Amino acid sequence: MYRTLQQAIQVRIQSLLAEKYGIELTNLAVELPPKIEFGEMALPVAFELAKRLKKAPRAIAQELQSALAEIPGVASVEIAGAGYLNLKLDRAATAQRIAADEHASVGGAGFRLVEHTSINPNKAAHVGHLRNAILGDSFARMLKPDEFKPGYETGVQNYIDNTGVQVADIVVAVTAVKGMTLDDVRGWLTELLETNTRLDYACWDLYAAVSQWYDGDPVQAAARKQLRLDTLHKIEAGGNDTAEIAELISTGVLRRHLQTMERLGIEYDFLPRESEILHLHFWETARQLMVEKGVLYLETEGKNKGCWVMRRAGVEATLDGPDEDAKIIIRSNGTVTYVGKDIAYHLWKFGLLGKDFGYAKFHEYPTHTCWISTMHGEEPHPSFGHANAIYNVIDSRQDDPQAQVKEALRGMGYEAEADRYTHLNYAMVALTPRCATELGYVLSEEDKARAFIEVSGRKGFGVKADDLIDRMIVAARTEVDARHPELDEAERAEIATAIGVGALRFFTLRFTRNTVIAFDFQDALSFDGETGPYAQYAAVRAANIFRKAGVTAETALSAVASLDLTSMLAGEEGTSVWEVWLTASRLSLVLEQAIAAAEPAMLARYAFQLAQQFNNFYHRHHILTETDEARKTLLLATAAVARRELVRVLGWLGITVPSAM
RNA sequence: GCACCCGUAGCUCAGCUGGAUAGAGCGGCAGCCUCCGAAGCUGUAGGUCAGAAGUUCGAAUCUUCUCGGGUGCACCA
Repeated sequence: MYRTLQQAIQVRIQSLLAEKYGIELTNLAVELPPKIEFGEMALPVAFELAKRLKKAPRAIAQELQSALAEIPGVASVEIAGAGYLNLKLDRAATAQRIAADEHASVGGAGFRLVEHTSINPNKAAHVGHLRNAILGDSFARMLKPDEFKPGYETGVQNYIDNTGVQVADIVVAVTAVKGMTLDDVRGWLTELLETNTRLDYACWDLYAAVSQWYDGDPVQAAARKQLRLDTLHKIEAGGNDTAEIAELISTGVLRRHLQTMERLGIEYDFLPRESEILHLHFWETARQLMVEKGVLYLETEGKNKGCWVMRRAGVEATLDGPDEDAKIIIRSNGTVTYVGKDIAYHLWKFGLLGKDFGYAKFHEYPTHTCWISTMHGEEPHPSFGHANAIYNVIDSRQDDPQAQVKEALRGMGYEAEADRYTHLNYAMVALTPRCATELGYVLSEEDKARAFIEVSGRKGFGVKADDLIDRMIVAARTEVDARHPELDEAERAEIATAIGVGALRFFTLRFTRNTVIAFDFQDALSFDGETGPYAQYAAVRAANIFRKAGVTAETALSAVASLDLTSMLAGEEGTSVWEVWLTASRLSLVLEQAIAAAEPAMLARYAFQLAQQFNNFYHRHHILTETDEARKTLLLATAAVARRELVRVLGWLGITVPSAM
C-alpha cells in the first residue's frame, strides 16, 4: 500500500514539475522520514531543483506544497528543515485500504530461471552449500506467483557436475584406495541403504582420505595424479565400469542432497547434468556459433599459440600483436575448458543454442515433479531452456568466470541476454576459530588470531548441513518440550522442526550477500533477538489472540471498513497503533527492492522490524480486555495485519509459522 | 604485480540508487510475569563511520591516495 501511494505521489510531482518548470526527473526519491512526527513520506526534491532553478529550496517547496496536499490519501504537507516536503497520510483511509489488502502488484512477463545449490555430488553438503541453497530458494520464492502477487514464471534448477574431477576423486577413492570393483560398489551402496547409513557422509571421509592419498607417497604422486586424470576421462567418455561407478555414487549422493534440502523446504524443478551437456554435444554447437560470431579465434602467436581464445572480460582488445591476456577456451590439444562448456550451457538457458536436453522424472515432491536431464527423455516433459532472465547463485570466488560467460554472450551480440544475466554472488561461509576448535581441529597460533577459517572439503574440514539441521532442531525441541509438555509427540516434533529450520534459514539470510559469514554454533543456535524464532513468536502470539477472542483475523479486518478510525489513530496513543500499519504497508515496496537488489536479507530485516513493531504494540495495548468495542476491533485488526504480512515475508524466506511456541 | 570485496558501538551486523540528531541484535548495567505466553517488553551506558584529501547546499554512502583484512587472476573444474 505504501508503494501505491508512493507511485501516485511520484506521478503527481513529475507532472507538476513538467508543467511548472518544464523539468523531467526520472529518479524521484520518496523516503520514509527518520521520525514519525515528520509524517510518513519525505521528499527532498526541492534540494534537487534548487540549483537548476536557481531558487532557494524552501521557496520551491512552498510552490509544490499546495498541489501535493490535493493528492488523495495525503492529509497534509509541511515544509521542514532547509526544504523537505513532509507528507502526512490520511491514517484512517490508508488503514482501511491496508485492511482490504490493497497493495501494489509485483511481477511481470517472461520466464526466470534460478539456479542454485549445485553441489558436487561426491560428498555431504556443508554450511557453505546451505548459504547458497537458502539464498537461491528464498529468491525463487520472492519471484514465484503466490496468493500475494502475480510474480514471475520461475523455474528452479540445480546443476549437477557428475563428470568432474571431484566425482573422479571419489571414484579413485573407492576403486584404487579401497580396491572395489563395480559389483563391490553395488554391494556397498545396498549395505549403506539397508543399515540406514548416509552415503554422503561416507563419501565426506573418503574424499578427505583420497586427497591425502594423492600426496601421501612422493614416489607414487605422479602415477596417482595420472590415475585421477585417466579416471576423469573414463567418466567423461561413459560406457565403462568406471563411469558406471561414478554414476551410481554421484546419483546416490545427489539423492542425499535432495533429502537434506527438502528438510529445509527447498525443492527443485530440474537437474541438468554435465554428462548430458557433454554427450549431447552442447559445446560443439556453441563453438560453431562463437566462431561464426567472431568471439572465438585461433591464436597464432605468443604464449597461447594454437589455442582458441576470446577477449577477457573488462579488457580492451589489443591492436597489434597477440592478446596475451585472452581467455583460453580450447586448449592446444583440442579439449574445451570449463568456461567454454559454461558458455554453451548458458546459451541453452537463454534458448540460443538450438538444442535441448532429454527430460526424465527423477523425484516427486508433494506438489510437483523434479526432472533430470537424460539423453533420450520421456514425453511429455517441461522445458527450461527458454529463459528471459537468469539468476546464478554462485560464490563470489567465481566472479571472474561468470563475468567471462556474460562477456561471451555480449560478444556474440546477445546484449539483452547479458543484461538479464545476474550472477547472484555471495561471500563464503567460514568458521570462527572457536567453532573450528569445538569441532576438534587443532589450530596454529596464526589461525587462532584470524577472524575466520575457511572450510575445506579436501581436508574434511567443515560443518555438515545435516548435522547442523539436527542440532538446530534438537535445541528447539528442548525448549518446546519444556514449554509445552501438554502437546503430543508429533506436534512437538513438528513445532521444533519449524523453529529449528526457521532459525537456521533466518541466521543465513540476515547477512547481506557480500558479508562473509563466520559461522559459530553459539550464534546460529540463538533463538533470542534478531532471529527467526523471534519473528515466528510474534506471529504465534498474534494467532493466539484470535483463538482467545473467538474471532478470525478475516472478520477483524473486514470490521474496520465500517469504523471511523480517525480519532483512534491520532495522538501519541493512536500513533503507536498506526506505526504497525505503516510498517505492514511497506511489504510490497520492500519486496520490490529486495528483488531488484537480489537481496533476501532486506526481507529478513523487514520481518524482524515488523515483528518488533508488533511486540511493542502487543505490550502497550491490551486487546482482549479492551472494553471499547470499536477500539477492540481496531486492535484486533492491527494484530491481523501484522500477522498477515509477517506470514507472507517469512514465507518468502522459507520460514513457516508454527501452531504454538 | 593486476582486478574485485570489506573496514561503522566491547562483539555480530544494518544503513534503502548522496539527505534530517548514524541504527539494530548480542553482551554490560537497572527494571517488568496476581495483566492476551518473559523465545517478550522498558530504561541506560557505549561511535574520530580505518586514516587523509577532494567533489557539493549536504558524504558512512561518490572520487583519489594511504593503512589493514579477504578473495580471484592455470592449456584445473
